[in-house]
Amino acid sequence: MEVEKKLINGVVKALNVLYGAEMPTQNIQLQKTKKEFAGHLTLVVFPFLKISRKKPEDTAQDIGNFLKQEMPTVIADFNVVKGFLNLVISSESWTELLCQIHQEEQFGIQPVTDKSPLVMIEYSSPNTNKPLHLGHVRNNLLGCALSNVMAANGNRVVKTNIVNDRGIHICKSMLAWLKYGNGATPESTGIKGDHLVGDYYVAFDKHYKEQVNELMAKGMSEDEAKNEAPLIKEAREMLVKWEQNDPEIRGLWKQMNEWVYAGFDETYKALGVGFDKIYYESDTYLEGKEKVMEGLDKGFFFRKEDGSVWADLTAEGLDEKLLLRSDGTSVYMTQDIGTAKLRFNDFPIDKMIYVVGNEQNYHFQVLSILLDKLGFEWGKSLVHFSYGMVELPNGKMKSREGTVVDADDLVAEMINSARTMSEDKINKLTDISEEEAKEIARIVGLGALKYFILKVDARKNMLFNPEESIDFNGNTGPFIQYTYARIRSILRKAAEANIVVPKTLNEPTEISEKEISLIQMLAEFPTVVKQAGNDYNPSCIANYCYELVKEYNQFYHDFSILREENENKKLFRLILSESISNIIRTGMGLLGIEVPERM
RNA sequence: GCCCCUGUAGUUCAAUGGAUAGAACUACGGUUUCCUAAACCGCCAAUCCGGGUUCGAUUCCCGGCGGGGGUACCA
Repeated sequence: MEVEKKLINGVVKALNVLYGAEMPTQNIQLQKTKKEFAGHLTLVVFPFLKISRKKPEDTAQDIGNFLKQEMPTVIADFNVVKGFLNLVISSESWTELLCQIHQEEQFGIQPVTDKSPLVMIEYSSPNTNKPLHLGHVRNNLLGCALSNVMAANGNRVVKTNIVNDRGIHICKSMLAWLKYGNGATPESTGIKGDHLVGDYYVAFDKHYKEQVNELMAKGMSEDEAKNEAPLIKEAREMLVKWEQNDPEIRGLWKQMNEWVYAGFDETYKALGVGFDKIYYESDTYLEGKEKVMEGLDKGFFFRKEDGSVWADLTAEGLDEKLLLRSDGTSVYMTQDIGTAKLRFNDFPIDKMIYVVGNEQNYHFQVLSILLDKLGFEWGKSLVHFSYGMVELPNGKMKSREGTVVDADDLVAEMINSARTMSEDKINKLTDISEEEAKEIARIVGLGALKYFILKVDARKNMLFNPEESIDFNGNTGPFIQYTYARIRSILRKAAEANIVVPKTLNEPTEISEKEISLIQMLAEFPTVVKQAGNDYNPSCIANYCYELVKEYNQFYHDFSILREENENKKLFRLILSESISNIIRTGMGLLGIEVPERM
């Protein structure tokens, strides 16, 4: 960081002195030198040709000479290849940089104060009629990681969840439970609450389909049969009763939702995600109606003959959008408006981020415009963090076809295979307790899952391959965790030998190109964190951690650390190792992935 | 039909408009007197097609083709 800053300032000065031109620092491209060339940092001089009025080679040569004269302690040497000025940075500069990084408590993390911008991040947002599945897992992991990243970039973050706890889908589960449940409870059956409720949702669908088929056999059209089946009619009646506050229905509703929440809490806990504030749709949908009526009064919206309320967005290049049905009930959009109102009352939100799948891109485009019209300051700038679908090796995940992957099953399976795969290795650690072995399996299994999902660019559809994710080789979570554990092992051994890793290095030492390359990578960490925040994309942090670990493994293979005889060099390598392990821990921590001290 | 996203080795993923497009998995071949071999090294292999912008394009723009999603009383 420091090195780069010095160089950029140097280049500005060079351009000024040599060509008498002012160049803003953003226009100066300093990049890592490619492996095939000598040097550490490369200046691209093409953008300066207009002001230098010389050939690329000559311009690069001029600047190189100037820099070397200007800062002889930093620039050891340089070479010119076409329009690229490759700078060789002195060993002392690198060592100094490493010590700076090593001394910083929270390298790459921006402090947060009371005055920092307040960012609210909504994620998870489940329905209460069925358990969480793989799609929710991606949502939760992204939401959690993004929250960490935004906080690391100096924002006050409020994590929020909007629970879709009312509507026809809940009534379906309730109805099926009444009809076929025989009073089953999570306690009486031993089934996790969300799964129990989900089972009745499935039961409803099964019986409903049977009824539809019967009606069709009697000569009804499919659409008609779907509308006329007794079960769906009953469910609708139930929804009306719910809206009318029927005490019996409300009681059952409350009861079943409690079961589901208890189940969700377990899943959230297992995944390691959480929220600062939870909103429930049953509290927000009426607020939404109110807000829509307010907009209608102010003339932002209009009413059609059948009584339905609409927003005309044709001026914005979109269609007309329904806000209230003709029977006065609310739709999805209405509820989101209501939730926005409550949130704004509760928090002085500067920026709102919704973590929601990309099938709802259009919805959020519309929501942004509507909120803006209704006077929410953050409406226009709301961010829809839109992510792609998760597919499986054997095809797509479709709930109708029964190919959904349940979140709880998935987590349990990952932890199981982590245990199996590491069994013989864990036996190597003779002093390990059963408890610790279990904990390691949990960390590794979850790490595998999280890393595999988070390393992919969020907006792309992805393929989740459980076997590949838990591989201990390759670009995987376990591989990074394993390398971390090995570094920690070395540091433990050093401590046992009474070697204290110093804060800084007193005497200079010679360092190799591999070591420089590692220091250089460490120095990039803050930039990576910033990028993740600017692009709302945690994946670059994952890939950064992997690159760092790979580089370290090569170094580890080629050089000894504890057996190094030169005392000063040994200390240098320990400082380097400790810094690397710290950054791996921080980086993985931003992704919500734990790293084990040993495995 | 219209709108949005997407297209990179056999496969899964990378690459602020920069040098010979990187990894990983798989296949094959090597490396253990070595701090955790759960490591390391080697080898084969790709930018969907056609234009444009420029010193330079996987990246930006236009036109095709392929994949995914949305498209108003589902959430």
